[in-house]
Amino acid sequence: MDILETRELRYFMAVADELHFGRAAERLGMAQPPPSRAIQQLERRLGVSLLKRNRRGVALTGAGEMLLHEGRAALDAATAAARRTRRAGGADTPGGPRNRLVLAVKAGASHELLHKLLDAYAAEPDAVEIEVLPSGLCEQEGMLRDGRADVALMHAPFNSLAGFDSEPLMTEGQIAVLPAAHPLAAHRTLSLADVSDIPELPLARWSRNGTYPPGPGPEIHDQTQLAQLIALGRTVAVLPDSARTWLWAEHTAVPLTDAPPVVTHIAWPAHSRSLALAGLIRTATRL
Amino acid sequence: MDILETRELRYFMAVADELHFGRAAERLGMAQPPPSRAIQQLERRLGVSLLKRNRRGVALTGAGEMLLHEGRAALDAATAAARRTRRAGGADTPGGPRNRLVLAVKAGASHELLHKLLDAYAAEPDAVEIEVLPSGLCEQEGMLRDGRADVALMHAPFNSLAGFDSEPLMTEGQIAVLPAAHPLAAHRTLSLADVSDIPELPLARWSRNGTYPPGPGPEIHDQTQLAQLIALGRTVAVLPDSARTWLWAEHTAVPLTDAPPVVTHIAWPAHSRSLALAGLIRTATRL
DNA sequence: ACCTGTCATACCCGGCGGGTATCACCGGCG
DNA sequence: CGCCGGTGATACCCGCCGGGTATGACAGGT
Repeated sequence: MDILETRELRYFMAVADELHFGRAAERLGMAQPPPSRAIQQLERRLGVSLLKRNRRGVALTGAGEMLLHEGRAALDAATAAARRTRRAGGADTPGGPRNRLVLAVKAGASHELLHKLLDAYAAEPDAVEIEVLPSGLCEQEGMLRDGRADVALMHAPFNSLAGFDSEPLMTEGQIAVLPAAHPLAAHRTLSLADVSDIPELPLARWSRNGTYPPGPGPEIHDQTQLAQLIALGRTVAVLPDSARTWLWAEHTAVPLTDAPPVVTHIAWPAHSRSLALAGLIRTATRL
Repeated sequence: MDILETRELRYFMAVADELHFGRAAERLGMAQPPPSRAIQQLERRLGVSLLKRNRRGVALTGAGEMLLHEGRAALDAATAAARRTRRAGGADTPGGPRNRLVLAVKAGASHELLHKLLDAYAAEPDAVEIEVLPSGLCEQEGMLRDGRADVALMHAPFNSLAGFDSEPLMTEGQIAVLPAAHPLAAHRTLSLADVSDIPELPLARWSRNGTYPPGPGPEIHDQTQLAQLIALGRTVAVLPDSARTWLWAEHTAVPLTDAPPVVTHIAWPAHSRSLALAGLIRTATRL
């Protein structure tokens, strides 16, 4: 009844991503027939058609969409198991590698909070080593899911906390970051409507789960790039208050009156049972 | 980097459960050497020792404990993927099997709420068929996790909602269910302390995640058994208000003043993306 | 010292995963 | 209309690996 090998899942994910057996096989580093056969076997075993083989490429059926979502979760869980097991290895051999926790944080965000947290935790009697893993703009969720991280700082409502346990740590308002030379930079406060439709200053967009929201603004990949585009007068961004720490002289921050507050959470996989993690969470909630 | 086949996970889980290669192999329906070799290979690949082979049996290392927890989650995710894919099969072939939702409910609990929910949902224009899956006492979590169910009614704080998305539906108090002949049954209200330490009437215990809380009371497997033991004057139970619907004449229900309220939630896997599920949840929250 | 119970090792075999070559199909194009 | 390019499926072969059987190594208990 179990009958789902990770090999089959990997093949199917590749084909479902590419919608093309040849390219999928290439990505998998093998010839075209093996994935083709494996997916046929999978369809026979499940008694379900996963792909509609049209002339000219491939399309997913409803069952295929389901397997794409659920299989992604299953593969993430499997790689998480491998990574966390490897990381836990030797923790009980006295001379071996120490138990560690990997903490994912959005690069450049929550500096002060992070410092306070690490300092306070290091002072705990049973503290273990914390490895801080800077992540991309909204990548912490994937890092927790596939085991690259054990715990993360996340920012609602930008990160989805679905599927994780979490505790709120801090709430802050949001600011509009404008080129200092722009007329709006002179205002004491602004509203979201003020900054969302400036023709000469389109709102910057960044990816969430790999896709970008629609709009005319530039697509942002990292904070430095954003800072530069703002300084050049090409875009405007809406960011949490704590972003003030990395602003340039060419930037002006104006508080937004109606932007939703940003809540920084500490989040971890719901099934986690680590004592070290529990200690870190206890420290965090006491800050 | 992926490198974790479900076959290896199955073997390891069996050995970690049994702490004995021979019995594990028997449970897996094969001879003893294959799991032994597979786990050795796994240890080499991960570069980690998973089991301490002592004279007389086997013990888990720290890494082994980690793999036991994380691997259970991964296997559940894989079987969930298989089951849900199979269930979604044919949903896009017009004459084929219909899209269904499987709803897990604790057998015998929340009758009224369940009726209201099913009736209200059936009246929705885009309703799909709902299969009601009666589950054991606290089994809904596993059913959601391994794909036997798509959505569940859960009762905080008895069920853990960790790892699921959920919406509260109903809050109710708790009652003590006593043999009608017992002196305490004459009281109008009771406190938890009143019923937890009656020497001749030990508190019934039921399993949560497969283990029973300690105590002198009988271990309960289903509701009928509990009803009978109470009627016989052998035990007392603390239950949500809605349990009144199935009480016998030999039972007396007495409200508890200080028991924590029971909140019935509708819960579903956090990553679920089903339209039918969204409709059911919308209906439920509007009740 | 022997026996027992445990896990590891040695060896063999069949099946399956992967490669190469080729087929079947269809759309586009001259 | 026939040819071509590109797609996925099929046929066949081979080497590896998963599984079985038999046996070894080792530690305790009697």
